[in-house]
Amino acid sequence: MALLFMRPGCCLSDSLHTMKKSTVRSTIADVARHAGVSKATVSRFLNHRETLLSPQIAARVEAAVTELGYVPSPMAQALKRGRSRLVGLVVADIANPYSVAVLRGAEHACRQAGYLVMLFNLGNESERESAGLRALSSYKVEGFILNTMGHDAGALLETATQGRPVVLVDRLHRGLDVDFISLDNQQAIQQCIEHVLALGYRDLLLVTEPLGIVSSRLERARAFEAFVASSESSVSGQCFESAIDDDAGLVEALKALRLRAAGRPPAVVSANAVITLQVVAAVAQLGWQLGKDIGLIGIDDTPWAPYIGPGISAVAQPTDQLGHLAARCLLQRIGGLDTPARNLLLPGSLKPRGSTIP
Amino acid sequence: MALLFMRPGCCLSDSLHTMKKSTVRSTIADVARHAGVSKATVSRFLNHRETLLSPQIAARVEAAVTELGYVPSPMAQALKRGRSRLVGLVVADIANPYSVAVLRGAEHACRQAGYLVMLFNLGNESERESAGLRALSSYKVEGFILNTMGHDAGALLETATQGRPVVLVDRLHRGLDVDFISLDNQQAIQQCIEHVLALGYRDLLLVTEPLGIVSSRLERARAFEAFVASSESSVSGQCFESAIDDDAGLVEALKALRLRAAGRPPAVVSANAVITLQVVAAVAQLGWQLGKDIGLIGIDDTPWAPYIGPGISAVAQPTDQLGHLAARCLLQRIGGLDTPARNLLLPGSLKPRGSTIP
DNA sequence: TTGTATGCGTTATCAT
DNA sequence: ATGATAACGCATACAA
Repeated sequence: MALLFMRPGCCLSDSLHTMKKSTVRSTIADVARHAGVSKATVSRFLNHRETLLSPQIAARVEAAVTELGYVPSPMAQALKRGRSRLVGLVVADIANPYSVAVLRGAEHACRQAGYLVMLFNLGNESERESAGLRALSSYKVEGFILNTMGHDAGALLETATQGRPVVLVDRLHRGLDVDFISLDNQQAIQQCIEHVLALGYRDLLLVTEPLGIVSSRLERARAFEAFVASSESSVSGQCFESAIDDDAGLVEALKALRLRAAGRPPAVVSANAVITLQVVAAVAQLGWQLGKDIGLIGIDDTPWAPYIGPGISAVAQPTDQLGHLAARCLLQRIGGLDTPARNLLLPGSLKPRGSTIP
Repeated sequence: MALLFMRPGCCLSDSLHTMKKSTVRSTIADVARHAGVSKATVSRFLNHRETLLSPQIAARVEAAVTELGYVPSPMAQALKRGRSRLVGLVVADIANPYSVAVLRGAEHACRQAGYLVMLFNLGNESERESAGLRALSSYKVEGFILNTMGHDAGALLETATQGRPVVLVDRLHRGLDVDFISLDNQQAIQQCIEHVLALGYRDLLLVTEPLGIVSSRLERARAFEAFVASSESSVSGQCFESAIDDDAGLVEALKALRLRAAGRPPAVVSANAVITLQVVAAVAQLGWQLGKDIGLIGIDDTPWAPYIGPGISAVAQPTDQLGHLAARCLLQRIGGLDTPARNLLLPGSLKPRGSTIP
């Protein structure tokens, strides 16, 4: 095992190249020749095993296949069939743990169904969206799972997806009438607010990334405002859009919030994990104590949430499930399902921790 | 913008299907017909623009291409050329932020070079490794970036990669003599230890995931032991392999460490971010104070590290760079570079924080 | 300089 | 039940 540490100084990679010759992919023609049958027969054996079969021939083919270690070329199959057994996944930002979690679930579900996932990461450059769609499209992916900003929803539908099934995750596109999988934002926000209200907080601030046209952000903000408006008059709530690079702005907003609370501890509702961390940083900078000087609860649970200060309360998204569901919906559509567009909203689950318990 | 919230109850997805017909992919034959030339001419225009060209014809072809919005089918090209402009990336666990960071860098570099990344996630089931390789291989990926356990390095080299270039990231495989990109584990561990020694800690414990045959874990453990052995005799160090689901074991190990330290505060060196969080949990469970009762420094910096307790000291990996480099090395090999296998070790950078400052 | 013909590895449509 | 053959979309050797 100690050998693992060792790295032979240098050694020509000839071994690889000689190996190559001995390991060339065998084609269906090789198998046919080897079994003394025609290519068509081999193809039938592979694809229509249930029908037309002669015991002896089948055995010969099977033997040839295993001996040669034959495995069909998906590219050739895709070319011929028009189907690639590929699914395209476009994410706004792979650095976002949420995207990764969805990716995880989706990839798993796809693989179980014999599909591979082609990933395209926008890296938060939403203008690359249609480029990504086109790239994936040219590889004949059979459908798309989209978790993007959706700047060009119009052009998107028209050209890029080319009529192939699409499933949206977390972010809705205006004018795209397709399956949509997401956290139930309204319920999640409601959980957050009811939790802090029950603990006596009355002065609330929703902190979110700039709303822009991102549906999930807008939904959460709207739900927050609606819920606050319908609460008893002692409850006050505001919404602050925090730019990713403007920590100072957030600090000011927090100060203003505490001023507004006039002695009572206020509470922040964070719209996602990225913002939660930003709030944590701002609170630390102010020298305040989470759960004492200010309450904090956020959407998105994370592995580190329990260990920040007294633990950060959160509403966890069922991310794996979201990905799984997205993939399954897409695969159904690929399979020909033609029902009206569905709208799957999954509930979050509350994880109460010290940051909201005075 | 408020419209984004609205979801039309239901509406047949006919628009998509009718769209499909009008948006069928045009082939090279369509372009040829449209321009009144042969397919070969179009192909030449596309691939060998610099050579053979008749001004008028070229213009006609160009017009036809743009008008039809023609874009070549990579699958067909791959079938013909034997090259797919695809790179396969196999990761042990996409849930690991390290894997994601590498993925990020690699995908970026690949895309810049006109390559797309096919991702295969092992989900920590290392026995699926060869399956992943085969899947990717059948899609004619031109090379592999591997960040895996590497259980079957033998069978791997022989069959799965089929002589295509391979670059290893973070984890070395026994018997695979290929380019290797990684953090300089020895230097990173040295940074950790020198940091805590300089702050007066003398009783050290390295906590790592079970070593198994994972080269990076083994290297870090070996470096730790070597460095401790070469230190002055007042320094004592031990290594603890913490199973992912055995929090109790870690708690005991920490207790033993503090006993060994006999009054002086001991320090834990964590081998990666996952373990760091586990240590944080154990310390919290024990009711100890980071930086006071016990020191903690770990390999891998994270966005949340500054906000756990007094902040967790860390040695940050240049993850984006690692991914970039891995991709660039691979692309060089794909381009035909035939030098001996390279060994790229990148330095980590120390982020001192409160968890080590008594 | 341009067109014709062939093949990449499959599957599907004919025959037999 | 099995075999010959065309076609998927493209690149290229060869012919013109």
